[in-house]
Amino acid sequence: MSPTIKQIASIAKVSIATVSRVLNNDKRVTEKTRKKILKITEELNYRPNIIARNFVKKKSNLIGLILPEISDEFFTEIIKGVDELTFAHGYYTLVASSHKYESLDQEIETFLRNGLVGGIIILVSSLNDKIKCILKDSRIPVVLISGGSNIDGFDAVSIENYGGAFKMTEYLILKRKYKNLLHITGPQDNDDALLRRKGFEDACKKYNAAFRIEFGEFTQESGRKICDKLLKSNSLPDVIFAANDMMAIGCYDSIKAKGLTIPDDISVVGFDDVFVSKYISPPLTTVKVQIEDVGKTAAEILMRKVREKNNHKKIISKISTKVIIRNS
Amino acid sequence: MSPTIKQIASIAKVSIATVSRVLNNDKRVTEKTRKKILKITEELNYRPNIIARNFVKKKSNLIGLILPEISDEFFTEIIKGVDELTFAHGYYTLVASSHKYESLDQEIETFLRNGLVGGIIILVSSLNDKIKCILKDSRIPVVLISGGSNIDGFDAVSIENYGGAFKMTEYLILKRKYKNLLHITGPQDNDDALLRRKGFEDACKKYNAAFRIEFGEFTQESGRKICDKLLKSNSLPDVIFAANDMMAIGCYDSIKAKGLTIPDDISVVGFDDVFVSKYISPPLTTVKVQIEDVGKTAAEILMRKVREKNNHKKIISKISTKVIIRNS
DNA sequence: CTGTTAGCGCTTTCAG
DNA sequence: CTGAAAGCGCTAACAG
Repeated sequence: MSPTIKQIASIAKVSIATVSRVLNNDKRVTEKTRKKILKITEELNYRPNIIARNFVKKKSNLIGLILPEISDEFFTEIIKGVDELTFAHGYYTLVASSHKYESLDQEIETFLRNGLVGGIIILVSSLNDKIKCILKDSRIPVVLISGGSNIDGFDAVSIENYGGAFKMTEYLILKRKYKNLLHITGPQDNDDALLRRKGFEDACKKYNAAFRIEFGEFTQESGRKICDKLLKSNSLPDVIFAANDMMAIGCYDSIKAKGLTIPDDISVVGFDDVFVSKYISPPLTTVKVQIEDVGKTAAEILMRKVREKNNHKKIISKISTKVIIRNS
Repeated sequence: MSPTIKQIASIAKVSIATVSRVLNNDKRVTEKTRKKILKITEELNYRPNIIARNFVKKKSNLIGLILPEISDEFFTEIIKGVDELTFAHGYYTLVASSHKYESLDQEIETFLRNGLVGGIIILVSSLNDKIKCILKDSRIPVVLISGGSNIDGFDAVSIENYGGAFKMTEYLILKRKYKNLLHITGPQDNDDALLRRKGFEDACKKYNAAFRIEFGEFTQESGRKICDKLLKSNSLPDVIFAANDMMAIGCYDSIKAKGLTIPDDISVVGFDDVFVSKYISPPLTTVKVQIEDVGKTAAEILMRKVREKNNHKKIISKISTKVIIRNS
C-alpha cells in the first residue's frame, strides 16, 4: 500500500492532524516537527490521495471538457489550450467526447452532479432549451464554447464569426472585384455556420453583390458534392466562400477533377485556416481563427470562476479573426 | 446540495444499505422496495458521487493518458482512439501533457500513486532507467506507447517502424531504381527515429545502395534547414527519405524555394502519412501509420489489465505500416 | 430480504 | 503549537 498520513504520523510520533497541517502548509507547526515530517514523507515517497482529499473538501481538481467528437485539428487545439492553462493552475483535464451527441444532456448532467469535476467546458454547436435548463442550475462553473448567438446568461467564448465572414466578403467584393458570390454554409443548427452566413449576406447586401447560398455539412465530402453539382450547372459564381476550410478543400477536389484552375476559372476561399490550408495548391485564402486561444480563454474564465466562487458576473469573450490572403 | 443516499433512504424509509444495494443492482432487495427507491432517485434526479464511490472502493474509473505534448495530429488520433475505447467501458480519460518533459518522472510517479486514475497510458519517445524503475513497481496497470525497442517487461504498443522503413527503402531501390539515398533521421534519443533509421540502413546494405544520414528533429523547420544545406552542396542524393512527414514537408519548402521540382530533380518521401501529405504538391509518398489504432490498442490492453487484476502476462502489440505511393 | 456499523484517507473544528 | 474526534458519501461485512 501507499503510505498514508496515518503511517507518517505514527512514525513521526505526532497526530495525523499535524501531518495534515504540514502537508497543507499550515503555519501553526514548529519548524522542527515540520522538518521531521517532511523528511519522512520524502523517505516514504508519500503522495497524498487526491481522491480522499477531493472527497472531504468537496471539490475537485479536475475539469471536464466535453467535445462533440475528437476528430480534427480544431479539437486538438482546444484540448491543448485548455490543458496548458488548467495544468498551470494545478488542474487536470478530463476530455470526454460526447460521442456524436448520443445523449449530450445526460452526459452533461452526469458531469455536473457526480462530483468528479470542479468545472466544465462544453463545446456546443448550438444550445437547445433542455441543455440550457440543465446548465442553468449547475452548482459548478460552466463555460461554453459556442458559435456566439443565443448564449444569454452563460459564460462563453466564441469566435468572431460574423465579423470574419463580413471582412472576407468585403475583401472579395472590394479588392477582388467579384460580383457574383456563392456561400456554402454549414449545418443549419450550427451557430458558427449561421453567423458566418449572416456576415456574408450582410456584406453582399451592403455592397450590392449578387449572392446565393448552398447547404453543406462542414465536411470535405459535402464541399465536393456541392461543387460537383455546381460545375454541372451553367451558372458559375466568381467565387465560392466555404464556411470552413474542409469544405473549401472539397471544392478544390471537385474543381481540379474537372480540369479547371483556381483562381482563374473560379476562386475558392475558406474559414478557419486549418493546417493544410497553406500547403494545398494553390494555398487557400481563408479567415484565420486562433483556435488554441479559444481553449485557453475558456479555461481562463473557468479557472477564475472556480477560484472566485462568489463571482457571478457573466463573461463573454470573443476570439478575433483575420483574413489571410493567399492565392486561391 | 445534491441528494445523497442518506436522503433517499430517509424518504423511502429504508436504510442507506438498501439504497446502495438497489443502486448497485444487488439482487437481495424486493422488487417493491427497489421500485420505490428507483422512483425516488428518479424524482430527485440523483447521481451517485463518483468521488466517494471511487474512494471507498479504492479504484477509479479514470485512466490517465500522458503525452509529451498535445500538438499535432499524431496526438489527436491517439486521444481519440483511447477515449473511444475507454468510454465504451465506462471510463473517462484524463489527458495530461507532460509539458515538454519538465519532469516526466515526477508526473508519472504522481499519477501512479495519487489514486486518481485506475490505469495509465504513457507515450514516451524513449525509456530511461529512472522511468523504468518507477513503472516497475506500479500498483496500477501501465501501458506504454513507444518506439518499440527497449520495452522489456512492459505492456506496450508500438509502430512497425523498422519494417515500414525497410519496405519503403526497398521500394525506392527496387522499383524506383534509386542508387544514392539520404535519410533524415529524428532526435537521436527517439526510439521511433532509431528504428526507422535502422530499417533504412539495413535495406540499403542488403541491396548495396549508397546512403548517408542527416540528423533532424522531426520538425518541419529542421527538414528545411537540412535540405537547404544539402542543396548548397554539390552531391545531391536521388531521394530524401525523411523519418517523418513534417520534415519531408520542410524539404518541400526548401526544394521549391530553390526552383527545383519534385520528383524530377530530387525525390522526397516521408513517414506517418499525416493529413496534409496527400494535399501537398506533389502528393507525398510515405509510410502510412494507422495512428488511431495505436491509441485504441493501448486502451484495449489497459482495459483488459484493469479488469483482470491477476493477469500479469505482458502484451506487446505492433501496429503495422504500409507504403503509400503517391507522386513525390 | 433489510438494517447497523465500521471505515476508506483526509481536513477541520474544537479543546487543550 | 498540537491532539482528539467528527465526518465527507458510499460500500461491505455482519447481524438479524
